[in-house]
Amino acid sequence: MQLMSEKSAAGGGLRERKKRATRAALAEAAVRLAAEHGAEKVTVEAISAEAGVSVRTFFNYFDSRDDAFVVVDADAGERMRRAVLEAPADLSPLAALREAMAAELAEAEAQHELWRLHAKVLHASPHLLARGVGAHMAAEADLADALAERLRRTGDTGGPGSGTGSGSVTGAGSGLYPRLLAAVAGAAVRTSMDHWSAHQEEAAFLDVFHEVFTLLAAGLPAPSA
Amino acid sequence: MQLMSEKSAAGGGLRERKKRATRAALAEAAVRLAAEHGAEKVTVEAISAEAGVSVRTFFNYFDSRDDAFVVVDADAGERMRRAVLEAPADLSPLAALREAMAAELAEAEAQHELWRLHAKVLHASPHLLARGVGAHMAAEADLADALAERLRRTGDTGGPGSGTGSGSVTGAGSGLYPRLLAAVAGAAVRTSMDHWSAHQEEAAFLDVFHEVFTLLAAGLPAPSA
DNA sequence: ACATAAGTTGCATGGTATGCAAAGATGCAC
DNA sequence: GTGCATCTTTGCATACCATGCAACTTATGT
Repeated sequence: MQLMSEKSAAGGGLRERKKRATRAALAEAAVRLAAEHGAEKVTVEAISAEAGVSVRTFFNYFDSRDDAFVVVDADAGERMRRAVLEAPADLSPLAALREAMAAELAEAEAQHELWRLHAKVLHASPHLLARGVGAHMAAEADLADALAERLRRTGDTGGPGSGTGSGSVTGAGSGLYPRLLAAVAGAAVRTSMDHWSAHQEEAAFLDVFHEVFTLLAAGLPAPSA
Repeated sequence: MQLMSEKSAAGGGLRERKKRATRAALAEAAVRLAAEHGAEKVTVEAISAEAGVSVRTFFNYFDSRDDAFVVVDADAGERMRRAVLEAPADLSPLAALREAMAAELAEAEAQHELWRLHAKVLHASPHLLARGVGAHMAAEADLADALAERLRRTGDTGGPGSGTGSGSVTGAGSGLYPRLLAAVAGAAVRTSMDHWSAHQEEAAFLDVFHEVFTLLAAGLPAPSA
């Protein structure tokens, strides 16, 4: 029971494998069809046919048609959560988050082609892009919990107002700091991807990513002052 | 139905006023019905009936049913844009953004009751919350443009690598910095609202808001290290 | 008052989404 | 491998969402 929890790879039962395959097939069919004909022109019927299942089954896997375009990897959140918890203790919270996200992005690069198609589809229709952003929020909430846990382990809980030098209204234990961290890091990743996909030939993604987190750690200073 | 709001610069023509009134009536009906019966249980027919128009007219104002719950104030973005451009030159970009958003939030507090109902509705169903977040992205893009304009006026465009101390891959003029700023500030506002609505009795919203931006300006330091 | 532009409405149509019950796979014990 | 319990798939019925179109009603300018 302890060894079978390989991340997303072949799980134990045949049922689970089939379910994962079906879900993946539906998501992939959705993205490919959308990339070719435009997301608005792709019906649930077409997606289902391409994946070889019935329309009804599609809705057993996704709550709405748009979800098929948006949901990429369901357990990416769990991996990042672990990465944050297992990160070296001498990393700052922001740095731990950065490393976790960088690892996840590298993972996404594994399915190079699908990732690009996916980005193309989302970018093509703002409606879906918005939905995608929203989808990240659940993951951010999980990450915030993981960060809170990490803070509880690494340092003390401190008194309210202990560290920042300015009066802390809520105290670190109340959850504001981890949530802010997760939300801001998410925004940073989205900005990086956005900027990179717009200037793809000028800079490597990792360079943009690094610069963004450097700006964050410096407190977003005015560039020329 | 004949509520004529005087805030949004009551436009000259009768037509425009009627349109605004109808849109406001639809949005308000949607939020009130959703607050009472749950968003999922509110049909377009019910909203339209409450606002005194036909179902078909509803779809002349909103592209989808969910939009009626999400869209708050269409020209809030324009106001923030102006606020950023007209902010005192000695404010840091982050501070200018903070002031613009604070002013907008104060504006939202004007319709106290509706604002709370709105927050309640969005918070009750994650689906809408995600959509709401996505809706903010368009505004963020506009804000990023305004910030870029402000930076162009205030300072020089600088050479790449001029200000931050670390190599700037893209240069300030390429748009990464303003976009990051807008995205992060948006995330900060959302986090503030979230935290405040969860701990409403512990701290005033403005205190949370202030603390969040202080943390940002300090580079999100680890609270106890 | 008249012509024009703009907004509203009903109807028809097709896609989206859910509940339900029957049929088909799978897992497990024997 | 037989049989039973569980989960999954599927078709059908139903309701709601969303858009195009044409007819009708209401402002606006002269």
